[in-house]
Amino acid sequence: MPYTYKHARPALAVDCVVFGLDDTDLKVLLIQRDLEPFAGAWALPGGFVHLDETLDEAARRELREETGLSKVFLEQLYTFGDLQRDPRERVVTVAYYALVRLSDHQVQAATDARNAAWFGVDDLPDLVFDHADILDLALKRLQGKVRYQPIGFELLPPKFSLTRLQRMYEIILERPLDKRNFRKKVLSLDILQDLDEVEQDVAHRAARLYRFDERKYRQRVRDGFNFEL
Amino acid sequence: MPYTYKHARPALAVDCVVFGLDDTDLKVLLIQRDLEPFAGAWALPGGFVHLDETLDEAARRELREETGLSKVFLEQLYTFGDLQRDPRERVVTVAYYALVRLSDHQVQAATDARNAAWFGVDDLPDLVFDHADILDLALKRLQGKVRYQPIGFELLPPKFSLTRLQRMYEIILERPLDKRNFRKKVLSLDILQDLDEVEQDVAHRAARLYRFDERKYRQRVRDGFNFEL
DNA sequence: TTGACATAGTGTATAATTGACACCAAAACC
DNA sequence: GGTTTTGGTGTCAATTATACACTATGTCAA
Repeated sequence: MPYTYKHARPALAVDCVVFGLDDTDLKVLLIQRDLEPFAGAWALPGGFVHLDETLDEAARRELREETGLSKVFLEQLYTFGDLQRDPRERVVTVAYYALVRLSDHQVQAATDARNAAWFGVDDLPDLVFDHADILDLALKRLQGKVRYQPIGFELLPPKFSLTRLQRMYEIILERPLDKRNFRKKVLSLDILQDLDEVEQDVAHRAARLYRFDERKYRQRVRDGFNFEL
Repeated sequence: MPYTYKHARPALAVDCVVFGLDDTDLKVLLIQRDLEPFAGAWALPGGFVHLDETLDEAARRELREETGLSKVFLEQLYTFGDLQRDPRERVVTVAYYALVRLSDHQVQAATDARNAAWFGVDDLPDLVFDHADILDLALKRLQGKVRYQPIGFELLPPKFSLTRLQRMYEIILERPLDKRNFRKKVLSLDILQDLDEVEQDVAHRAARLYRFDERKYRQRVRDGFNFEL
């Protein structure tokens, strides 16, 4: 059933840059295209927007369909509309970025007949269309935003040690942080809940575990404080 | 000549929040719609994206057509895609915000048969669709961005006094700044060129004039400094 | 059991930045 | 020449950022 309009319209798509964090690297989830053009090449998960869903909903649906992920942190990034970004026809894409806990969504690499895999952000394959640009911008946005919004916690398990937290920031910001100063700073923000628990099964002294206390955070924001790393 | 597609597509539009600054207020340029729906109501300048232009180009074209403005600072803001934002049919709009020098583009309010007018951001009429949300977000973005990017200069004439500059920040951020601290800070950034000139035709001691030195600014950015107010 | 190892956890001193605050200077106007 | 209006300037205290090294606690293997 074809649809007819008085004026020409670009096709409208969404694409998602999905970030995950392992012990040493920031990773991005890519899928191997099974359709032309560029079948077999790596791409960001995404697809066309349906008429009965918002843009956010479209992004979540595509994520679910193509990677099995749901209930992840998701935020709009930028809309890409260059004329030749898709060789077939004019396609405008609303790009999103997502943050997931690798621990939860274990290496469920292959899903839904499509091949999906995590790549280190410094070890990416060639990407189709302008997906490399999108990924670049997403990375910059993440690096910028993580410093003044507590979104990094979305990449960590619910319980984490301060060392783990510090490593997360070091990996994203790509620079070392001073241990003592980092701990002083992050504890002074008073947005972490000390769980009075320690790591299990580690081959050395176990670290205290903390949880991000969103309630406290909102409270403190209301009181006019500024998260800033 | 109708256009036919295999799948339904939303219409794609752009809308612009155009900011200007006078002596006391931040203003927004609105147009009075001459078409249904909501003919006669106030709206952001904007319109549908053509197939042969990028999103940025579409935004600039609509600005030119509906308000006569060209060569302004323009940046993408956010893409709005709620299902019911337009009562006629599904329309997704890529919102932009623009900064213009009111001094240049003098009160050329009415243009192109359409009625256009500047409104203080605290004195806005009702707006069609979700344009009030768009405007709100644009204002927040401006308030956020002006603090760590030197975009505020786009609202001022090329030559300005430090008092004028300070007033610009005070109006946008909606809080008073300390004169001495402000001057100390802004001069220490070393991104202004002292023109060795003073204001003319003022009924009091004339102030020195400065110009934003983009060259110096880029240089300093390259050296890894951070603009921050 | 003990010693080697790996990582956790802690404090201080210095430098840099921010924030509060008040008066004289210059020019126009009457 | 006095009044009015805005321009322009410096210091001190408080806060925040940075640099920096050792002890504590647990695991593991000899």
